[in-house]
Amino acid sequence: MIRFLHKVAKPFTSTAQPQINLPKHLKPTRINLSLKSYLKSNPIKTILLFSDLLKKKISAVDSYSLLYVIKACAKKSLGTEGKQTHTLVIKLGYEPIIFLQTSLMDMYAATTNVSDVHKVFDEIPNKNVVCWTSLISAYMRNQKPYRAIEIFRQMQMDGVEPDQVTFTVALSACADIGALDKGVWIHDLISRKPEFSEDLSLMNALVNMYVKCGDIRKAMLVFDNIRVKDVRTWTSMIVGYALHGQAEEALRLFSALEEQNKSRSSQSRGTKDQLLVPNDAMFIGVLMACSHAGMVEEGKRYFRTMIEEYGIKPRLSHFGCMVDLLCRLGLLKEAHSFILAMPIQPNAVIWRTLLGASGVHGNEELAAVAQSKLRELNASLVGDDVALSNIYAAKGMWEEKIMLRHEMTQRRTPGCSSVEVGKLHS
DNA sequence: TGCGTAGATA
Repeated sequence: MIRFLHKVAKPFTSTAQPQINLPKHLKPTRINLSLKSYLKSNPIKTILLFSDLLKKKISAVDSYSLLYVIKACAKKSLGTEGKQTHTLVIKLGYEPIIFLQTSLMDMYAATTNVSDVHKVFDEIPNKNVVCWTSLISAYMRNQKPYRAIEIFRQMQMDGVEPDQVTFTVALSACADIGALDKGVWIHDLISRKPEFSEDLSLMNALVNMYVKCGDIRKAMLVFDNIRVKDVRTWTSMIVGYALHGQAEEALRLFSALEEQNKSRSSQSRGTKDQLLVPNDAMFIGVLMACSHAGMVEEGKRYFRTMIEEYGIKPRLSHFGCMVDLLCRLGLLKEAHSFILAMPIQPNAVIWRTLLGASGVHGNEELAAVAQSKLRELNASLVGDDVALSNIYAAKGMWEEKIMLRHEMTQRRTPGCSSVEVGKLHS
């Protein structure tokens, strides 16, 4: 821990009086430029430099330096240092600077919890669109999409007009919960501002919302209307087709992108930055498409292309897609060898895929292997035992089934269930 | 000087 203060006061309830009048500097000072430059390459250095500055020349600390150090704490998930900086903001009298308040919200979202974010938000007297968006985004980061949408509505009732960023986050919340009606409503609001259609992040969020809410036709319409697309635009659409079982469309789109790249690179030499090189996320979409369509040979070919042509190191999710692909076609032994040959340790998702497929294809031997691996990983769920037990039953292996049931009751932990009341909390 | 979008299983 890097200590800025001898005693860390409670930032939310501090009654410290401002010691420095605002604004101190109209332009960033030289030291601030250093703090800012390290923020990108080495955020810890920003914090250390700031700590030094505080000891040697506290009068040089202004709202810019505080901002950069707050951002550094957020980047490195340093909650204690972030809280100390918050205390400093109050002690030095920089509370009225709204930029600091929004970055503090962002810092708490990254380091502690949403309730701290909400406390900062509540204490801002004149909340603007960025404050509201930061709050919505904080709820999204903490997997609370229902609450995010609720706050989005609250913001509008408060008479604050959403900007492109607010809409982007709100659409992502709709995508998360499959709220097509709300997504369409937001799309309508966006359409009233033609300049918003130039915002690629917003358009990507719109494509993704339609994809996740199941309206693939509308997603494609939006996709087609985006003049300058990026890798994320293409990935959303490829994943969209893959998720909806339209594997051929997904792969057609992937080929179209490859074609586009080919023709662009042959046209002129200086357009390398115009190439949209497929990345690891896009290949997840491609492999998912092959898996859902049972295209095992194509899947293997794309897996190789990814590694050999594009130099992408497969991650756990890519291996997972391949295991899924083999398992769906009942190639259980091949899937098992594939898992054993993986250069990284397979996780519970992968073993559970094999377990599920062993159940479907009645292979009790591999089901037991997968089951024991899940137990080794300490990741076995009651459902996994039930899956294996069902296979034993289907095969008439009653002794094994009884043994397993006995083990299950020995290891049993109390069950728990949750009920969602209304739709407001998630 | 502050807020943003894609990604394996069941």
